[in-house]
Amino acid sequence: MMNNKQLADVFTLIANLLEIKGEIIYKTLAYRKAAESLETLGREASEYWKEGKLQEVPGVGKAIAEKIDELLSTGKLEFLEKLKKEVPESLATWLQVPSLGPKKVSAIWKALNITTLAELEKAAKSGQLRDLPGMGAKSETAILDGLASLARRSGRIPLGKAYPLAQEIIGVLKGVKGVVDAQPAGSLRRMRSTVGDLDILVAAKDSSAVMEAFVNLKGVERVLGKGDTKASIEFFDGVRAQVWVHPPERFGTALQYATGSKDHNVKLRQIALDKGLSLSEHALTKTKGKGEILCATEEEVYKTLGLPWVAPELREDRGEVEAAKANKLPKLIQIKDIKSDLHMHSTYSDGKLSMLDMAQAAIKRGLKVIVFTDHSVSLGVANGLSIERHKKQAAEIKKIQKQLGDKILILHGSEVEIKADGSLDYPDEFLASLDLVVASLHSSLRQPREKVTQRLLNAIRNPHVDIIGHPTGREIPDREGADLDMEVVMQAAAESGVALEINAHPSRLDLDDSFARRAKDLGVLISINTDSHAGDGFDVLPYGIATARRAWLEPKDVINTWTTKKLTDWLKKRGK
DNA sequence: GCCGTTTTCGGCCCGACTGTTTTCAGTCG
Repeated sequence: MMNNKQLADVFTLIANLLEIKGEIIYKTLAYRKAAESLETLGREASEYWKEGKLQEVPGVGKAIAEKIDELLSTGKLEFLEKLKKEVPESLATWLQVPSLGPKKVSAIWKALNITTLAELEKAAKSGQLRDLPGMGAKSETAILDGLASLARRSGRIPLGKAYPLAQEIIGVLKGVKGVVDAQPAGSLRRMRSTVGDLDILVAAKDSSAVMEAFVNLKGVERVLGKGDTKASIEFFDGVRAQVWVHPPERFGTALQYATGSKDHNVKLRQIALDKGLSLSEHALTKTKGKGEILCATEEEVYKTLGLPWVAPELREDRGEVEAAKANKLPKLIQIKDIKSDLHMHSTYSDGKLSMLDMAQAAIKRGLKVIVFTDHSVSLGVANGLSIERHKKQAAEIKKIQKQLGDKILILHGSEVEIKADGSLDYPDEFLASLDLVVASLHSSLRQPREKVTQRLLNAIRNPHVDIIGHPTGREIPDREGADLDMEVVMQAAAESGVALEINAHPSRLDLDDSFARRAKDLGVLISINTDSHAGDGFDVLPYGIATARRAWLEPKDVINTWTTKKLTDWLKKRGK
């Protein structure tokens, strides 16, 4: 049975091949939209399929629903097989080469009868491209540069790398004379778990000084473009960044526009049109007669459209525009709502700091409750604890608690392995003696769907388990999560009252926003934890909060917002 | 190919930038 990612990959491939074939652009856009919709669905398309409700998936109409049906029934798609005979599949990878779009790919392919990236590189190096119509020596160089850049780049950039880098760049740009403001934009500002590149928006009257500072940033490998309002660079590691400069009095429309998403903006432009206004990055312009409304802030843009300001994390056209219209936007969770961290490690297993140092770091960050959840015995690589060593740890926690008094409550837990056979790493009697149990998958993630799903269900149904840690086990950007039936997992969690974790580490962010939102809809409790292995491990909390906000979560959905009493009462009720 | 509180047909964002060009096409976001 194909999962959403696999279905999305099929439709992305179809879109790429149709585009090279020269099919009308809106058809390819429709396939792309369906692919994106499937990837962010939060529920398996096969569930919709079983219910006969595929067309309820946004962007899926009759034709694509039939194709999904064929893919799920047979694992194949006749339409795609025929398409591949018309347009060689390997050409789709050419589209990833910067400076190459569908038109040039098609022109090169047809003129030289080549289909692989290696052949493309050879043709460019031997000067065969410069004489093709519409191309010249510069296009040829651009393609060679693009090929080199593609080799340097390994796909999308994890937010944990992109965000600090963007903040660094913004810091430099804010220091440029005449700069009034500088902000991240695009998927970076919407805090997606990975971003394609870094978009940065600057408010300044004069752009030239900003452009100079930008293209001369430390580590810039080459300048991809530089105009009056926009410049684009690539760093040594292949990361790309763009800057746009707008006058301060137009910064609101510009930031709104550049933040996206595309689909959110389409909806907003429609609302503007209904009010007789045309919304662009420059202004709201009256469609009849003359006149511009300038917005220095985003709040003014939304207000002019009769809407409350919408948090960037929500701007994915997943119902936020409708919610804003009805004044029913969620009161999103914020960092300051978090009172506890329920998953962290110390030197007892693979942490870098002693429990006392960790506790003091937590106090510094204003946490009221922490739980040491060091690894369990079978995770040998992480120095997992035997029951004997747990006794020693319990005694030490008592000692530290006495020392720190009422500054913080320290609980004794464990991150218990869900083993390959579905059993947990400690006997039930011992689990019952712990204050809190996080159960996690670390190994045998590639088991078949039924088996790995059953392992999680076993853990969820164990009365001593309180939280499922990083439920899918994904690692960004290198490892896909386990092939899980998340719908079944989430339903079981709702029934058992077990919380599912949003692991805040930027290489995990697991649950992702789509699953977390579905979990909320199913009434599952969510726990946001840093999984800290050192004092600065707590610093990843903003990424977890951002993921929760993208999932529309409010403080009440997240157990880490609970008071100490409510949390400890909950744990007692769960037999702890 | 999808979609609809004006539409079941006719839209679907469009402007900046670059390169190859004598007024425009392709790419990108």
